[in-house]
Amino acid sequence: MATTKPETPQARLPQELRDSTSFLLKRLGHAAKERALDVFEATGLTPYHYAVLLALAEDSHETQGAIADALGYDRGQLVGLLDELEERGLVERRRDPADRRRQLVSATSAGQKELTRLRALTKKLDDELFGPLDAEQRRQLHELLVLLAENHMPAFGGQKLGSGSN
Amino acid sequence: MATTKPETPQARLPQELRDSTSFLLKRLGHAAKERALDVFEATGLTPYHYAVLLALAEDSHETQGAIADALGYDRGQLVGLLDELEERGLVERRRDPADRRRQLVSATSAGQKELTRLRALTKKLDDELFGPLDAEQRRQLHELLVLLAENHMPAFGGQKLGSGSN
DNA sequence: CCGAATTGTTGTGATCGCCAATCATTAGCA
DNA sequence: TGCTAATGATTGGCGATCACAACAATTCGG
Repeated sequence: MATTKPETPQARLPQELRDSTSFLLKRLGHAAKERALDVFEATGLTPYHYAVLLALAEDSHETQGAIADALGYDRGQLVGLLDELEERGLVERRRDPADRRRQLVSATSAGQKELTRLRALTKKLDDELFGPLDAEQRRQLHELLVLLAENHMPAFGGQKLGSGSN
Repeated sequence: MATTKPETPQARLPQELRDSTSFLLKRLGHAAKERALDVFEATGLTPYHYAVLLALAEDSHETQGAIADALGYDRGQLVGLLDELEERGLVERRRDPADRRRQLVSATSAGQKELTRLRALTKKLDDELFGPLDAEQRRQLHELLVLLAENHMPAFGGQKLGSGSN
């Protein structure tokens, strides 16, 4: 039929890019992040708040510095996050009596309740994201990413690397 | 001097986060992107320029809209990228005589030469990033990411999902 | 021939991460 | 005890990134 179809061929990604694993990793990571931000928006929180609540759930009464280091956040950035969480009554800050420079942060019961809600939300997001994969494939992917994380993510488990931003 | 810190043992990522595949995907994607930007900096270009040159290498004389759609870039964003590429003599823009609204973009010979340099750079980056994986694992990872891309990246597989923008 | 749609361009605003400066507090040391 | 340095939290600003809206030029349809 159409001997000439000059337009709207496809908007197809260059083959070399779809053959690039790193490109896919970057794009998919970004897409996942965007999607998460989108979905979290309805809660008035962000995945960053979620991570903070998670950190507190596992190791309560952490100092802000410890939380920031554990999550790889900037300390200044964390202040704002905690402000917002505190405003909503999800966390509490109180001065460490032993060292009054420090603030001991802990999740309130409301914060723990909120955390379970965010967990459910995250689970839905994951199911959507990894829907195309079966259980075995998901396990494989996780395993592979862990290998990369151990070598490239300072805060993960293994040693570090050239670190990052000078 | 330093009496050493009895603490700071951790700064350890919450277990729940390291168990989260989506978290790893997001973090690693971001790290890869940052690293790529860092390394590309020495060339005066960015991975975005690289992608544009790649698109031109596979399908020359594309219109700006076609390039933007193929790469998933904003058209306004592409204008700046092409300006910079043109300044360096790596691409050329000329009006389509058949439709003078359009600009036909093509890579110059200098652009093609630069592209081979950027390819080598990218290869080094990939080797660094995926160094922890053997060939079989890399293949696996790529395969899994392709599955995800087909379902979540509009410009990838072709099937599914409206492009979104008009 | 006039209005709608398309193409490229420009400008703006929101967001994010990073880094420096500041303040309160503690620790080190003579 | 006092003085100085280091640490933790907080604030603010800077720069990069990116999406979106407004705009001009051109083409297309009736």
